[in-house]
Amino acid sequence: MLQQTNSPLEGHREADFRAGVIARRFSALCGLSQGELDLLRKIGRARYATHGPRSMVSALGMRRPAPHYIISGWAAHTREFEDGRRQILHLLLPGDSLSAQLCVPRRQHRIQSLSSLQTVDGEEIWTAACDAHAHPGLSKASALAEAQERAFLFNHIARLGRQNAYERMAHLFLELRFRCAQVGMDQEESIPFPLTQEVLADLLGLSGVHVNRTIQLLRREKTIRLKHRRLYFLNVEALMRASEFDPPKMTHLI
Amino acid sequence: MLQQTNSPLEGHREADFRAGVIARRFSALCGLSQGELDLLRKIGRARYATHGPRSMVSALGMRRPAPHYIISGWAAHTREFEDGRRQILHLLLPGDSLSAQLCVPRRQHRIQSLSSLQTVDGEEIWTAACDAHAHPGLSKASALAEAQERAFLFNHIARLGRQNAYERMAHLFLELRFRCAQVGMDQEESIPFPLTQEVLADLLGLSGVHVNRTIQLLRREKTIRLKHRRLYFLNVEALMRASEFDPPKMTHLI
DNA sequence: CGGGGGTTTGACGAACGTCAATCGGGGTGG
DNA sequence: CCACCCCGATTGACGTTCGTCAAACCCCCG
Repeated sequence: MLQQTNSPLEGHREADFRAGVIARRFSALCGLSQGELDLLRKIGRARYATHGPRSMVSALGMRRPAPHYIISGWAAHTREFEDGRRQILHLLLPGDSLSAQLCVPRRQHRIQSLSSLQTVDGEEIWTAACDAHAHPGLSKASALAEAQERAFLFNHIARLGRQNAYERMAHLFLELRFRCAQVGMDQEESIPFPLTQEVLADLLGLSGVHVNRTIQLLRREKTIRLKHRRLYFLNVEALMRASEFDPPKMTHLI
Repeated sequence: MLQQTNSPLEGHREADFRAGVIARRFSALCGLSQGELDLLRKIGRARYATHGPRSMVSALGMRRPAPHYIISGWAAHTREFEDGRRQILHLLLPGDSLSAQLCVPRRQHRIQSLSSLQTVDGEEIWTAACDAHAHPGLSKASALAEAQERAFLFNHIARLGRQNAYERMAHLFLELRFRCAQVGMDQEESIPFPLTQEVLADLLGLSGVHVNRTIQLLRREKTIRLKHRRLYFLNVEALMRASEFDPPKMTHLI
């Protein structure tokens, strides 16, 4: 379920690609110096952990209890109730960080991989970002990443509290489109979509059956296409009108 | 709607009381040195702003765009939809901070006072907390306050996503009990409760009518008493069983 | 050619929303 | 001190959205 890989065995192209996700995310938030980019590239060549799909991401497979970064695959921060109900609190995409504390599974909080997942130790990024004088770009980008996560949590709350199934799904899809674009995972109005309808239900606070019906509706309207683990946006305008999605701007964060 | 008060005119007892809220909150999160406590006491003697009930808290009444702290009264961070729907994203109690950016009301984000509200400029606290070496306690407490807010947002998401009206209300009441206790606003199993049922509805993602019916039920069961803007806990055990509330522990944060 | 996880569909029920009328209580002005 | 008033709380009837249960279906893989 979990393996350690030493990447010196692999080509630099692959390492650069992995580092690229973090670099893209940070660059989207704040301009980085060449030195900072080099530091991120070095991280990409470091040892990384692989978690199988549907597995619990625990601190066990990680070298030490430091923040880790996802370099490929999706994960979910979930809360579970005693009777089996489950709510996904936050979706984690490549470029996002996992706080170390959360990797110790507790009764109410756990992180589960939703697909095959690769993570790297973020210790060096963390310590570099803490020194705002030496690495102003990394420092600011880290703060903005945190602020952006807060904004996504607020979106999540507004969806669950005051939007119906259709609006919730439209809003979530646009948010995922935004997040994928930020790390370069989008192409031609489509994004990877590794979520089952059951996972989508736990994310949107709905039943699996109702998620299915809502997807059918979006399909019939030709607003989206969902096939082969990929989500195609056929009518972004319709989604925006329905959900009042407001793309987060950096100036509104912090 | 908004006034500036210069507190040297008032007695030190009053100033200490105001500073007490922030000091209590920080002390609950992390031990503070005497020097740090003195710094907080000085803040309490500073000029503060007063906002009328139901007013918009804007940066206008504040000396400068820095984080501010609530020293009395409750406020709400809300999002509003074009058709009038409203969702409260986060409730702000004495001892909580308002980020400056949020005090510039935008289409989707605004902060509204729910009662008469007093805030102080948190600039000095902020700069002191940034220097982790000089003020380790303030620094850690600030970080923990942020982590705790995240935990409350997660609670909010879980409530809205997977709990029914009764469970949501029970869970929220216990969370408020915890938060009030942290700043010494509780007494003998009761807390101040300045929220109307309509506000409660926007917080819990329900209609006002359904909030009322749920409160009636809790009353009939003698689980709570709600009178004169005060909430009495008659059966905490029942609330905990219903809602699976898990009081946040500092070791789980960060 | 099965097998199995995920998806789709229908019938029915429960939780919650909406509308509208009424009630209650505490603050204000006479 | 009393009457009035107004906002919020309360109640009932009814409609809608969404959940539940259960069966069938559909692919993708082995």
